[in-house]
Amino acid sequence: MAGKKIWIFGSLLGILLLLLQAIEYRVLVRSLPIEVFGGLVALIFLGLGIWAGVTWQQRKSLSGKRQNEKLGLSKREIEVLEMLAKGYSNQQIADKLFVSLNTIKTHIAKIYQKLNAKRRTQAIERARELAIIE
Amino acid sequence: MAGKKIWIFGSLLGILLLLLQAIEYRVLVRSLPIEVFGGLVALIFLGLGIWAGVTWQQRKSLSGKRQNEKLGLSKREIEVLEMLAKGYSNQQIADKLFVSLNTIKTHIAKIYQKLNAKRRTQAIERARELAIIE
DNA sequence: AGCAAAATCACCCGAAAGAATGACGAATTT
DNA sequence: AAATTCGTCATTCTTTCGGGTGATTTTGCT
Repeated sequence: MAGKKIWIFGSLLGILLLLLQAIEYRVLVRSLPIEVFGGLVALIFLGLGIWAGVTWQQRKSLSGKRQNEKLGLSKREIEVLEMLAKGYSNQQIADKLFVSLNTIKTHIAKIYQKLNAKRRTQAIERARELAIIE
Repeated sequence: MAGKKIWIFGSLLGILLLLLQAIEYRVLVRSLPIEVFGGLVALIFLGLGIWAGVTWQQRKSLSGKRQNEKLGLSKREIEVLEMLAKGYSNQQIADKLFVSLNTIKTHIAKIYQKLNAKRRTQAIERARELAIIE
């Protein structure tokens, strides 16, 4: 998980250094107007920055999907969790899974413990953050 | 809503032009090493780019918010809806918005009507589908 | 100024959700 | 074989939600 972040920022720094060197080279050779060169560099970094920003945003949701096991959520619990997020009531979930209402309540109670939530909406929110659902 | 986009891109273009001018100025005056200046410009644009990228990504979800009026959700209702999705209880929402619990209940009841939901989790799900939130 | 929509609050009541336990059999792991 | 995890179900009690209704005050628009 953390390795990727390091990799990305490492590449960024590397590219930056390379470009700095190129700038130096540019100064030595002097065949393009410096304004044009500066503008190009600026545009390149603008694009690079946009790419980095987009990537970083998307990374948010992808990271953490493997932590399901660490949180200790069982398959059944995740199943219930998903139905929770779909807006089903406890009774509806119980009916769809062919178990009793009390069983669903127990599952949900455990989900709350593991997700550290007090309400179903909070559990859904946490599960989303952790990319367990959606 | 649309005004913001224009504003943002306008500022971006303005800053870009300013920096290009600064580069030109830099060439005329020459008191800093050009590599340092280039690096600074690169960093500024990198940051700018990241910011733009992040903003743009977030803008994705904001689009489609114009259908709110069609559903007839008021600003306040959307506000409450968002806090609902964050997992807050009615009482917590009331406290954060400095209004009474009953007021929040009324808002939520209207949200249910408009979103055609029977539970808060269902309202959240619907709102997500309609891209009203998130 | 005047109307319509939005925002505010209240009260009642029933339904749903949640907390806290305990229990038990099946499957897995140690 | 013993321990652990998972899935199942129950009971009791408390809290939160949600429906229904009505009312007052802001606010926005014409």
